[in-house]
Amino acid sequence: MVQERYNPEEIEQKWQHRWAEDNSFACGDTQKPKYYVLEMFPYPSGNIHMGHVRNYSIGDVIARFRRMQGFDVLHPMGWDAFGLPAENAAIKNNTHPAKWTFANIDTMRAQLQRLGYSYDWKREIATCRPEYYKWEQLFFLRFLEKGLIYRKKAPQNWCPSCHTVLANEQVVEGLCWRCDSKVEQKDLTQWFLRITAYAEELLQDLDKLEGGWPERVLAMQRNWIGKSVGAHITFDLEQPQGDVTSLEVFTTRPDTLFGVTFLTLAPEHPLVESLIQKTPEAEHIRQFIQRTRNMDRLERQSDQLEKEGVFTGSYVLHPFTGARVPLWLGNFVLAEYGTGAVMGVPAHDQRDFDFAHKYHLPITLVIQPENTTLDTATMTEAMTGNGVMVNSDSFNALLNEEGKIQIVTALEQKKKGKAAIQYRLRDWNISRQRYWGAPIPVIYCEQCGVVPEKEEHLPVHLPLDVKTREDGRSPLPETASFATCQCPRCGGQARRETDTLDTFVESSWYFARYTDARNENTPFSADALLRWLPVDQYIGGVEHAILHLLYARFFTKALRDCGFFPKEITEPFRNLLTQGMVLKDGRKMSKSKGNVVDPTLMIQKYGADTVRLFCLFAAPPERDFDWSDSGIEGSSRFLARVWRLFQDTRQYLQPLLPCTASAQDAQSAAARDLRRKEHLTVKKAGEDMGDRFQFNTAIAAVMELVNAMYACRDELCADSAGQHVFSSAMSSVLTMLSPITPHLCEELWEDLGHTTPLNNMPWPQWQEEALQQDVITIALQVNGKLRGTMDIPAGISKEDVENLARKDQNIMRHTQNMTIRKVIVVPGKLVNIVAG
RNA sequence: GCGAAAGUGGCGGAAUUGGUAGACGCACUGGACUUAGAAUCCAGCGGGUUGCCCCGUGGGGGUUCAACUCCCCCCUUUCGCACCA
Repeated sequence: MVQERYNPEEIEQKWQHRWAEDNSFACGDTQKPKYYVLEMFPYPSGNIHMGHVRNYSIGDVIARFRRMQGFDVLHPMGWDAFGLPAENAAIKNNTHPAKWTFANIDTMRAQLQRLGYSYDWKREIATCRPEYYKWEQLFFLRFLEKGLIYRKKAPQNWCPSCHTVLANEQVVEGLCWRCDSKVEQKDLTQWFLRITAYAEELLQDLDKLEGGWPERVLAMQRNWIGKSVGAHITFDLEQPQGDVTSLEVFTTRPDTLFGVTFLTLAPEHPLVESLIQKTPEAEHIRQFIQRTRNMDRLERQSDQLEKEGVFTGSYVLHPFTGARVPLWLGNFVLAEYGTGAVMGVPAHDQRDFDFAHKYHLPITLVIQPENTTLDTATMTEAMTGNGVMVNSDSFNALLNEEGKIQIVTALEQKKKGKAAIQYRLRDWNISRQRYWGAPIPVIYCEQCGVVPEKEEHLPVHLPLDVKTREDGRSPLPETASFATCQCPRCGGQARRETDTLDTFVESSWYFARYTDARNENTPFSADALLRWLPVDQYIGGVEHAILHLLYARFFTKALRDCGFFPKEITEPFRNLLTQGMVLKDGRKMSKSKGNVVDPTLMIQKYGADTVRLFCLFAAPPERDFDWSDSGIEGSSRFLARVWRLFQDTRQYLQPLLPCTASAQDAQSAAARDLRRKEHLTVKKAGEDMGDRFQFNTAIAAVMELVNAMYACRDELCADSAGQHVFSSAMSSVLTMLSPITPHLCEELWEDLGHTTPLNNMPWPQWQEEALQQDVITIALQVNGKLRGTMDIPAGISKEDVENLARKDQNIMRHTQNMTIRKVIVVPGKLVNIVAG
């Protein structure tokens, strides 16, 4: 018998070719229950990195494991192919974004195939293809019709380096999420998706995801949506200024209404100019506004910011008391939240407290805490807690929570206010002033105005015969063949929208396209959606906790309401696994730090199976892990050890199915132990892989089994009964490892003489009977401290166990001169003797 | 400040319902095999003491026969949000 060395390269090529030829990972057996496992698709940046390998290895184990469990598994892959890096790289390398992108896709597809992932490549998509974005343009038109898309001029986040606007979600601490440039504010007319229309449903439905999604992702989304319950309250101006007769504020504390001693407007509030133009102080106020607007965004948003304001010269009237309330501007009031105006209640809001002290405004206490009595003269900070209402006319003596309700009711009767809910969430700006994106299917006609493109004209092709500009600006406005067009309504000459869609639009619905990826007539059939959605298991990095995952949830609801999705589909992803990062030397891998580990080199050196194994073994999937060069050596060593064990015992091995050696085969103690270990491992590995996604402990369990096989191989291989037990254990090892290291396992499985590939085999069934043992070891404790162990026959009575324990030497020694007060017997586990 | 997660050997990490803390792997040490190395195999490997024990899961209290696990208080780290009225 020839003992070949483990040669991963050769084996892996062989099986990868076979899988491709046989189209091994297609789904479609509708007799079986469905399972849709999806990993976040990559941006084709050039090469896959370790983060991808980890992400896709996790997904692949789940996919392969579910197949073995009898599910019809959909496991697709594609490319999030529009976006800025392609444009920037094209400019840098003097090529075209399309060329660059498709070349990268080819490279990365080959790299993924080299890792042996079980994708159904027949469903591959690339979002930059017209066959894909055509449907996105159709969604755009239907959303527009439904009022879910609108155009408005507003101050926008502008990245000067990327020459484009950014969504709020794409601004991180005042910087562009892509290039870290400081984001500026610019007034621009842009297209918006009305995500705020779904704020409440997006918030409510997070409860449905409880258990399936990590708590922190749910918390982040709740935080981002930012619901506040309160009231809008109207304050009439003492002296109307032209058309302006009143101002509206939003507050979460209507119970403090009687504590209002001033009102504060954002400097950007649209009514400010008409309010101040007749004041002698107008010029001074304008200077304040200008100063505030010019302030750095980061600085402005910081809570370190010194609160500054200026009196407008106007007064409003308190809705209940009619008292004159001075109207101020304040640099801490945000124009874009609520109504851009807030009521100043210095006694019960810290910001107002600071502001009142600085400008010597009066402070009125309207809520007293339960056990102490506060005095505004001695207060050092605002009282923001609950208490009993005072100084509030007919509302005195109410608990403030009750006061909230009653004051809002009274306001509603007087038509001076109403209950209101505010969200922090803003509508999603989807216009981008860049070239490499999906064209927005809208036309501007001088006669007809804004005209949607006709559906039968879709797709609006992104022209590929353009030259990208050095300065990064989009060439589209100057591309006459694209920008100039006929108005679909009047036929006259018109201009096409030259902004493109934010790339997050493509990733908001790709999971649905996979269900019916080659459909040329509709974006997807209802049957395919009903069969596959929602995604049963979604896997990706936590960096998408807000952006992508919120947008995709929104799209699911919007597509449902526009009739593209069946009514019953309301959430895209039932379960979410957020995998941790792969670090090197405790830090994120990056080219600039020079600490990048290239997966291709690792595959060359150790083979795909080893790389997959190590990524799964190093840590549980949610946790970050530090890449270790000696760690991967260990994984490589383990596979070589399996290989060697197989070759060393090959002549005794029979092509048995896992867990098929009988109790009769396992006569000797060693055989019985191995058989038991085999079944125990099948049980544990199945639970760890399928229920808990703890691949590291599943692998550890199989390692234990392999170690046990090493220890008993000579003894067991000596007779045919033993060989049975050993062969069955070997089959179990290969079957259990096959989702993780499929190439090695398929190779040895085939060599054993099996004709059905492991890929089509079911997960083994362990048997209770095999787990039984005649003699068990239990712990002996005195007062909870371990004082020895004892072997006892399984299944003997508690009394017998206790009696045996009392006679144990160790126990006798530790209890001499003591009175035994109590004996705790935990069957199969331990005996604890309480003595003193 | 608000929210989420985490803290266990030299390191990555186990311990699933409260029941023998440290599985599995890495690193390290000793031995075998080798001219030597590599590879492999065997053994050891929390700390203190060596033949008994004592201490030990961020710290302090508590519940329990028994606590990494449950309860209370505190500390540290990471992440997200943050003048949102």
